[in-house]
Amino acid sequence: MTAYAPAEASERTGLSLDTLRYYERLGLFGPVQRNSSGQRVYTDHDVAWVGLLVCLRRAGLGITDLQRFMGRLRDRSNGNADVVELLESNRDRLRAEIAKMTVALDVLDDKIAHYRNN
Amino acid sequence: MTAYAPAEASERTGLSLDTLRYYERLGLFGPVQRNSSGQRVYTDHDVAWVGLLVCLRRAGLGITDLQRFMGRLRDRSNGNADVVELLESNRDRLRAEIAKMTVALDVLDDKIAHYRNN
DNA sequence: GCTTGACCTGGAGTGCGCTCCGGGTCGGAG
DNA sequence: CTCCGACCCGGAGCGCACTCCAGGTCAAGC
Repeated sequence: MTAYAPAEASERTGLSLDTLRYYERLGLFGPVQRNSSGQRVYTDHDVAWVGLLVCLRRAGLGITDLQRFMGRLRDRSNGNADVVELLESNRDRLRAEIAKMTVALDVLDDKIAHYRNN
Repeated sequence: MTAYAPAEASERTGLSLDTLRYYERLGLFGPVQRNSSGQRVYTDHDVAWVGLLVCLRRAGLGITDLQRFMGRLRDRSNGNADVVELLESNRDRLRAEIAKMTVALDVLDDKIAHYRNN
């Protein structure tokens, strides 16, 4: 359980200090522990979790989607089925998104070839 | 040179009527031809061009980047070198983005496996 | 000739996701 | 003791990319 100062957590997650606090305020993770003088101390669990959040954002989820996701994790009356389902549907969305971007990449390649020799 | 009514252009590009007009206003394409009563008539050239714009947006360019891109296309004092360079750098950016999303996909897969059997 | 529906305009409004701000606390260096 | 830099807070502000709106025109169908 390594501990990270805010600045290091920011560096490791790629999010700004403000954004980390913002996510925490919204309940997307944490609450983060504090040291004696009230400053946050992020654990590597926190950092890893934020990493997942970043992935989900990249998959196209909005902030409120993430909140819903956290809600499902907290209310496990159905076991993990709901969580798994939600993750899977977003994996599919991410796959679709990657596919679209790959098409865009091909288009760019075409355009580059076009402008290069005309 | 097939012609498309606004609704069809919208459907083909995946952009709303408002967004099509918005892009045109900003000079990202067009100006689009009009019929006798002032309504827009999109050509397939327009539609294809908007398709490229969508690809560039997907590659992470903002609207002002697209305007810059159009500027370079109009001012060809350097031949196409500038345009090609710009397209290439954005292709690289798109590649990097796809790579990140692929990592996110792997993370999601891991998480799914994790929640499925615990 | 009336209605309907698609489209027109310029400008205002919206939602999202941060990002910044002012004022404050704390611990360590000089 | 003073300064500095990192961090704290709640709340305001911002930039982007649309999106909506009011009020209007037009063509076609009944």
